Amino acid sequence: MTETRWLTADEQRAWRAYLEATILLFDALDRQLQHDSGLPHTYYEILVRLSEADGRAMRMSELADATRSSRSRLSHAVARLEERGWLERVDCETDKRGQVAVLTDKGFAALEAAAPGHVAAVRRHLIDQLSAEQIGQLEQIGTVVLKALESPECQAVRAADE
Amino acid sequence: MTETRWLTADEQRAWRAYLEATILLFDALDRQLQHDSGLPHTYYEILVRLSEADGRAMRMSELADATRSSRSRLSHAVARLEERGWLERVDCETDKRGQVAVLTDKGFAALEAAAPGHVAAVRRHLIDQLSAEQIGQLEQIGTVVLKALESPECQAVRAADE
DNA sequence: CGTGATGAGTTGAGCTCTCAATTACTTACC
DNA sequence: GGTAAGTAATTGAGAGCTCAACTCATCACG
Repeated sequence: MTETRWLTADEQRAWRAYLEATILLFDALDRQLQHDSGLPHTYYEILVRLSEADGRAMRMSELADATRSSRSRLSHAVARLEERGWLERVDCETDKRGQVAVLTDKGFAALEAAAPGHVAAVRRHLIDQLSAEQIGQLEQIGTVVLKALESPECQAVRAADE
Repeated sequence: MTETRWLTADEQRAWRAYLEATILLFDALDRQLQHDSGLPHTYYEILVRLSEADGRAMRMSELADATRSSRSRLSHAVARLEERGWLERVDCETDKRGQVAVLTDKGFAALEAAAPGHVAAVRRHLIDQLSAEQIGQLEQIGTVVLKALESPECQAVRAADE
């Protein structure tokens, strides 16, 4: 282990501002969705991804990757959503181990009802606070960080823990 | 309710990149802290704030605000940390309703042990991925969003839910 | 004073998430 | 073609978080 490289003052400020803003933002979005639609944000994302997919259906692991969720988390979440009748699980044709999650009409309707309030909250708290330039910067930053976290060496560390 | 203003393509990309990067980043940091130090990130933040405070002590509500946590979450967390002997709760002198959380030497030692690994992870996944310019941009963006979420009208909405 | 409203903090129930173990199937390879 | 290794998905236990309800103390104001 080499000597710790602590954060500089600039880095500290950036990290703290990002961290605190994100905590408050995610809390606010979760609160809004839960209050108005009875969904946590992770469940909302599952519905969104399914609604955008061909036939409103996706394999479980594809859906887990798309929503940046663990397999386990997704399994639990899908089980809850199935109880509500918002989606169904059917066996996969080509792989007998596989399951396909399919959004029901009821689930699609629930998503349509939830979306406007959620988008409004994302706008109010985030998008409409930023200049067009800052929106571009945020995309760049997000993309770079995402790429690093998806890189092979990073995946290897995750896999080593499982 | 006025017509929904959906996100433009640019806004979508920025929001998604930020959202996904943040989910993966927070998961990675939580995983690292939990694995190496047996702490979730929220608990780590509590220790950090206490360690920086005068006398390593803070009022509960002050600490809740500083860590961007709800009162309830903090109460639960402090109870767990107290069980481990990492902090103590003592009655407040000036307000008999109040409690003061005090970091113990054992808690400080635990924080010192956890910090290097955590900072290294923040560097590896976030800071070292960005240019100096991007660090500045991230601070700006975070600050603007934070200010909006802390504004009176936003607090009013939160309070109305409680 | 004293009464009603506000504030500080806690608690318990219910829900989500993580981690580790498990089942069931598929692929690679000899 | 049979066995070992890898993959898909689920499960249950334990932990953290949210929400609403609650206690007890302080403040405002007549």
